[in-house]
Amino acid sequence: MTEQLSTVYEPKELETTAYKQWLALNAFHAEPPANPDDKTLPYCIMIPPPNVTGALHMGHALDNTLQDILIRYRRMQGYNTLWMPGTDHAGIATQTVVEKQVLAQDGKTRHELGRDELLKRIWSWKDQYGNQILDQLKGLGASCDWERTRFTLDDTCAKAVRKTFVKLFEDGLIYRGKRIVNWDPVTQTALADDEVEHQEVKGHFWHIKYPLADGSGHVVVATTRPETMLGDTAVAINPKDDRAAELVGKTIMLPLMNREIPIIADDHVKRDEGTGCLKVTPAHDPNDYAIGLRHNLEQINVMNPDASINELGGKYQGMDRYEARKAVIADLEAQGLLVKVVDHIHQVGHSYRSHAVIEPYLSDQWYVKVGPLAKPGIKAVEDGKIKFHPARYSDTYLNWLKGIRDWCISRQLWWGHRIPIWYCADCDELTTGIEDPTECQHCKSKNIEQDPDVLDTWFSSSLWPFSTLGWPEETPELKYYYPTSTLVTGRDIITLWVSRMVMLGIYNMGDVPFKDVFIHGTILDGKGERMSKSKGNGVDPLAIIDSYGADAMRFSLAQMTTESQDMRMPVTQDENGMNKSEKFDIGRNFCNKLWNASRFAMMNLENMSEKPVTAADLKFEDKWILSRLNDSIKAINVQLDEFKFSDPANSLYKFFWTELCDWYLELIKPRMRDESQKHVAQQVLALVLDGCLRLMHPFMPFITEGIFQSLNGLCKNRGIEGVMSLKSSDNLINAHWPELNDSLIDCELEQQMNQIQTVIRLLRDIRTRYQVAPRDSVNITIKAAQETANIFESQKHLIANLANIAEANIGPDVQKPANAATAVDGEVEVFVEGVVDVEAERSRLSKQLETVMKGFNGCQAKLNNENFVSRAKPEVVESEKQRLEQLREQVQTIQKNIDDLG
RNA sequence: GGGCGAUUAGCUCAGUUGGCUAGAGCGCCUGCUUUACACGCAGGAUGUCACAGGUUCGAGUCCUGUAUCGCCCA
Repeated sequence: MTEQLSTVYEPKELETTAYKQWLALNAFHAEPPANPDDKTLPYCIMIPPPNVTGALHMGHALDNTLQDILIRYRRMQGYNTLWMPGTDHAGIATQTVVEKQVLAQDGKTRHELGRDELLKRIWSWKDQYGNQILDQLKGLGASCDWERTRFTLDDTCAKAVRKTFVKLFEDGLIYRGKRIVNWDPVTQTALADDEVEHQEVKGHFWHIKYPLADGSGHVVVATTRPETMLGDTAVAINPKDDRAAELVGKTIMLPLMNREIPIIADDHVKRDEGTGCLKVTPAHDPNDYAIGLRHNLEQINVMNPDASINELGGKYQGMDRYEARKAVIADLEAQGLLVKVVDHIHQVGHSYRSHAVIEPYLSDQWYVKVGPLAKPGIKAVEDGKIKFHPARYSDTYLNWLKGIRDWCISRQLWWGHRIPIWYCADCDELTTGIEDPTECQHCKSKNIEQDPDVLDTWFSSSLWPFSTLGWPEETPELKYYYPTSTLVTGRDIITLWVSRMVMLGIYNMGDVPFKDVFIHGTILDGKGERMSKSKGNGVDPLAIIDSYGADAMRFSLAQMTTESQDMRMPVTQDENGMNKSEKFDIGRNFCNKLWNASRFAMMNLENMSEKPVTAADLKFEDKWILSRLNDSIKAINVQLDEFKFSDPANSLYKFFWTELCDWYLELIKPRMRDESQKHVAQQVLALVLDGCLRLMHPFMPFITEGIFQSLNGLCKNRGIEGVMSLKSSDNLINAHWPELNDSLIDCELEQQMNQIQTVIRLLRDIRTRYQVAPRDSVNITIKAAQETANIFESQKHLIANLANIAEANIGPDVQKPANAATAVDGEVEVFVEGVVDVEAERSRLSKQLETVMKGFNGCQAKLNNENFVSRAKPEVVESEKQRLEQLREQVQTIQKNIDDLG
């Protein structure tokens, strides 16, 4: 069967087969233990639900790859492992894209289409993209418990939303208020503070004369939004301003509107900023709103929800805000009231979904009083009940929660959880409840109507860690899996989402929603810019999977995930115009290496006997590779437990490629050709390959599963009696994680192997330099201290094999043969007979001598420095002394060899 | 304005608590159809660790400042 395997790894078929098998096994499904005595520990991750606005991009591929790595690792370790999948309805974003689509296809606005019809359209959008997203996740190998897939608008989640709203309302933590909100005039809804993105915009400061009503003069105000003057109801000045005594109490005749407004004194006005006089528009600016409250000013809202001027804006009614701005300026100028225009760069809020300029706007909205919820949320992180990785992100979280303001939760949208508040037309009271009411709770009137608005998407997302488990029902799942274990997400939603899950988790469940939060970097393009659909610099994970394979993509992503860095992914286009990135070469090459090394292994394992092997049978190189395997297991366990991804990926890469393939496989080739020696090498090879497959599986689940099953077909049980064994399993996904055997780690033996490798490299170097053909063997002499010489002597066959040596003369007192090329490493001298170019040798050895002398001189200078000897740690001084002696010896050896050249 | 991060080989990045001659992958140079792999093998070259000070016996690593870039918050 092994002959049929292609020499190049082709992922497609294998991926499809493996995923089908896992589904058939129900391997992703988790249930709480049926038996109460079952003490198996849970490990649970809630997927950050991708929003159904569109397909997934590389950022999601990264996020979910990392989650799957953790999940598969814990599953193999024997945890009862649940990865809960699902999607988010993303109110504004999704409604906006569907509205755009409706307008383009039908030429209708949402109001023309109607609420029910629009919702129908959004649901069908959701079905399409929701499914596409789930398929993408499956494509990258996600081992989610699909049976439990949730959607933030489904019935289970809706119950949690309703229960939470009613509970907060009854606890007095939800209220309705008329406030200045962040208004998005395009989607025509309020936004929360953290849904507003500030961008630098080139604007102007318009300086405008405001005449005093008594005709005694004027003041000058400056504004970046002149159209808001239509709603001015005062001019404010700092009470300490020299002009205050004279001006306060007088009135202004507001230009264009001919409205008499007072001049007031307020500390908020900064004396040295602008003109020192502030026009006050309580209905269109948050600061002015506060001033208005302090001075009982009238709030005149001059705008419609689409940011056009309304009937209170006089003759400007009907104009868009920017049209009105132009008209206002033109009229002021005509009246000689425009003093000057100054260029001004300032930060302007934009909607994070529609990107429209936010208008501070006075309206009735629902709020959550966040203070009482934030306090325990802060404590949970300060006390270490929740840990951020890397730790610095707890600052982001804490800064946000410590400065938090009340959360506006109502959205003037149709796509979302409708606010469960009914207004009574007869008594004006409010009714809420778990069930939809049919009458007013207060006056029993049937004349009630539900609030037309919906809740902020993040309201339902904040319940995700427990709504998905069936809360408010006390389900077995909820009891067993909550609090969940780990949250994996990007730093952009620490405030929007993470903080709110913590607050609502503690509020509803009395406990934190997760213990560890791993924050990964952002994927950027080659120029360091964030990938986005509008820029066209995005890389589609499916395109990557298509050309590299899912395992290659996953390994590459994990390998890029270091603690501090965002990930640059230079993008190139292939012949079909598809975005690609050479970043994934490393994963593809590694998969190919794994594939071919496994082919080699399996060719050599055919018809092998199951006769047990024991410790006494093991050769030097067998012990070495088992030692290195256990080094790797040790390192990878620690690294994964600490949420490191790049480190274990590199550990695997290094062990598999540069140790197993480059050395061990080459070392055992002669044994594999010898029937009498074959058996032990086969057993060790099968064991080590199996160990690798298990360790690699979380990173590269498909290819490892495929190879594992083929390996099962050749030898059912892998292990060395009394040394190391791996529990058999039909499928890798359910196989046991390799158990560390510390006693197999042998530092001394690894050191000996290092010396052998060094000698082989020196020999190969000489062969290359003198262009000795690979098939031509050479005679060599190795001069080394007795102890080292003994090692070389006992493992002579390994050196002979890998450097193609005929005769080797080894010892502490051996003589350099005539016409021999020389290489020196430490105290070891290697001579290759019959190939020498005296001048080349001299020049090379001199160069080496120079380098070594540099080290020697540096080392000597250090030791001659009294301060170093007296102040550095004794062990550092000691090792430096040893090093000096080694360098001295090496200098002498090289010098001697140069002298020998004559 | 406040906070965080980055700056190391041609490119993309590692570099734990300060301590041997600063590493990896890709790329580059030389050789190789060596019976697993050319998505490969063997060998090789490549650094003013952004800049300027400071602490220290010793700084890529710690401190201060400067420059450039990025992100978050107001």
